[in-house]
Amino acid sequence: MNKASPRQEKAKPEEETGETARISVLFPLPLPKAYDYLCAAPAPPIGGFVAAPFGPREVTGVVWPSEGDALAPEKMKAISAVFDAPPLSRDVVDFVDWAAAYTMFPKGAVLRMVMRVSDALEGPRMQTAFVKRQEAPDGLRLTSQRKAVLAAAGEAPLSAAELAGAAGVSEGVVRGLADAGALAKVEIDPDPPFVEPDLTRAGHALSEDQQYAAQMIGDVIAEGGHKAVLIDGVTGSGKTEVYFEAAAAALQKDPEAQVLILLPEIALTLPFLSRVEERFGAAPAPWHSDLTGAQRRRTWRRVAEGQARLVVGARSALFLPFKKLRLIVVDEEHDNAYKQEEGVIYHARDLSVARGSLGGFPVVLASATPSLETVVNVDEGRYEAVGLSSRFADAAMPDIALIDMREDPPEAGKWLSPVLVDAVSKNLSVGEQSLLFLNRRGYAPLTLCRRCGHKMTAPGSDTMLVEHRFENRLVCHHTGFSMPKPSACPICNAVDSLAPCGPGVERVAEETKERWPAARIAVLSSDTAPGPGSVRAVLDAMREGDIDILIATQVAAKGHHFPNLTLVGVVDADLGLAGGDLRAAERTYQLLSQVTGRAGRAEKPGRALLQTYQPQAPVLAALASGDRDAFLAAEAAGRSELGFPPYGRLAAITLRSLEEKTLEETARRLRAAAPNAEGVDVLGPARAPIYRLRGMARMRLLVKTRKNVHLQAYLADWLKTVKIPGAVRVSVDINPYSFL
DNA sequence: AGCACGCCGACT
DNA sequence: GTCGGCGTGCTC
Repeated sequence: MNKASPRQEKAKPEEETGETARISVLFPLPLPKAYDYLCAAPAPPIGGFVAAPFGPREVTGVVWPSEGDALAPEKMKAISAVFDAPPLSRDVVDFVDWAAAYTMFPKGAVLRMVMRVSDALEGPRMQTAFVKRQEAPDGLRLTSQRKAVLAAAGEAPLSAAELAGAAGVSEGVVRGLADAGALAKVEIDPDPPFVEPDLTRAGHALSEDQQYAAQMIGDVIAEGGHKAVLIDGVTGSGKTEVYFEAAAAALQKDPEAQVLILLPEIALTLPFLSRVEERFGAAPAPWHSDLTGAQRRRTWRRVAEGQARLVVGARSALFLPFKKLRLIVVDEEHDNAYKQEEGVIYHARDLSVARGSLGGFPVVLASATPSLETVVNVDEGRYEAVGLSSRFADAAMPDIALIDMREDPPEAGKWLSPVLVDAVSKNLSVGEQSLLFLNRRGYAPLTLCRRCGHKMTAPGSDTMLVEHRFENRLVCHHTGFSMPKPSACPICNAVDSLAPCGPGVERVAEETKERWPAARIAVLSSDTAPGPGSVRAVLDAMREGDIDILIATQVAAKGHHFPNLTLVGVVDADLGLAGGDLRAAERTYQLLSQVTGRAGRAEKPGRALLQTYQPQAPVLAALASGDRDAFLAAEAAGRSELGFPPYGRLAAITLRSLEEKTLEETARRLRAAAPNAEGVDVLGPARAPIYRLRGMARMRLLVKTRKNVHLQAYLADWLKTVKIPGAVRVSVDINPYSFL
């Protein structure tokens, strides 16, 4: 933060007016509470941005609601400046407080997520741009470079860099022309406003189901107040069009209203932006981690001003400083990418509902495979639901069958069973496309020494190294570590003894190429090639019919539809079924429904074949019979019996340290200090499934409570009684999703 | 998060 | 004898 900002006013010295006020200021630092300061009256409003001395330095913070016991006035310092930027709305302030209490992270840490673009406070530093002068000055020497620049210049102001780029010359040429008088300098706002959504435009023609859903949500919006609504419809049933109508209704109702559409990941936002533009005649304000600094500042500032009315973003967009947010749409609400696992740990779907409740506005959740949490909320009447059934003009859902791998095993060293091979061959012969799905990147998930049995793991971690044959490297998918594949075992030094075990997409691709040498085969995985563009290219080729067999990971499961795809083969439908992960079955179900839902079209229903060693597993049986409700009911019964979410509350406490002794000792002491309470179970401590991560040893405790227990209060009472040594770090994850 | 204070090892 | 390691604790 530059304190010499032009938009910042110096706080008036108190002698000038004699009137002083006391305010609390929350800083974007991991601190649990606000600090008290003096300032000249009238005090800036709650939510206002101020700079204040804090210890030896000056920090930008936000005026926060005061909490009771004031500090003695003589101990207080005075704030040093007030920013002339729009204050955070009371909604945002209350949401920060609520989110901090819920996640058990310090308020300041949550505020930091809101203020991540704090240089936006400095306001528009004008940027110099150039327009073409009506008539060229006399005696202008025209070189070919200068001609190119003049051709690129026009009435719309362009920066020196833009002009130089367009003309393929250096910026010096542009400045030269300006000095010569052929270009005029103008000052422009570097953060241009977003185009207002055009609400007079008609949306897509809606099916009867869609109309009904849109009408229902429209009524909720018209009524005002908070309500959560689930749009429940299979892929292709047109959920997007329905919530576009909801967005239009909310924007229409209040000329200052803002709408946020959340998507689970950036890869999906880019094509999505053009769909919004088609519907509203204006691109929405984007928000995701790949934005440049300038794009980020522009969205942040325009959202704070209330100028950006339609925002599309990833989970962190929930912490943008909306002036008047009136609707949130959470698309693909079941997607685990909404769970933020680093820094402040939160689930964007859950916080969205809380944000709507606090702000008194509706929240729309959309999914083809809603989470059990949401389904239970609907069943128990807390959320409304509206179903969309027809799949693009009543196409039949694909026919799903299981391949029992115990009866039809693949040949040794191969991964495709004869049944699946047959099906693919038939599909090839009639010129239709096949998708082989395997949610495992790389060539082989495990690299083992044949001589001594050593498993290759990342240094300082217990995470397996995955062979990526294309780059001839071993890669850790958790930490990002990678190394060239060694020729000898690092433990026993045996040469050429490292054997790849199990299949990854690259290995299945190898088998596919051997088996169908004439077929056009492509691999789609987030790391097959760098950049989102190459994923796009493969998807386009698939849609155009330029690929016969696509071997893909999760990337292919989302938001795409391929008209000539009629067979989906799931190489390992058992992935993720094992293990103690509470949501493993649900995740498998969601992923497989999405993948199998890719096949088929109106006139030609596709089919899906799932290879499994446990065809009797309830998840797979439910998939094969197409009975989603039966699956959800079985899951619900299981979780209810064990008292797991959503029928009880769950928190994970993870301790990590470099010193194993101290770690184990602290975990034991912590466990021993757990207060006995009605309806509370403390499990552990146990080693985390991935015990070593980035050199740190990790232990974890699970706290399971009945629904009527105030989990956070219990945890706070407990944790404050235990002295944790500095060498041990503790983190709390309320409602954990990852059990690694 | 920073930054200062403070208490134990190898250097001019 | 001092420089400096980073553990602990505080910031209105």
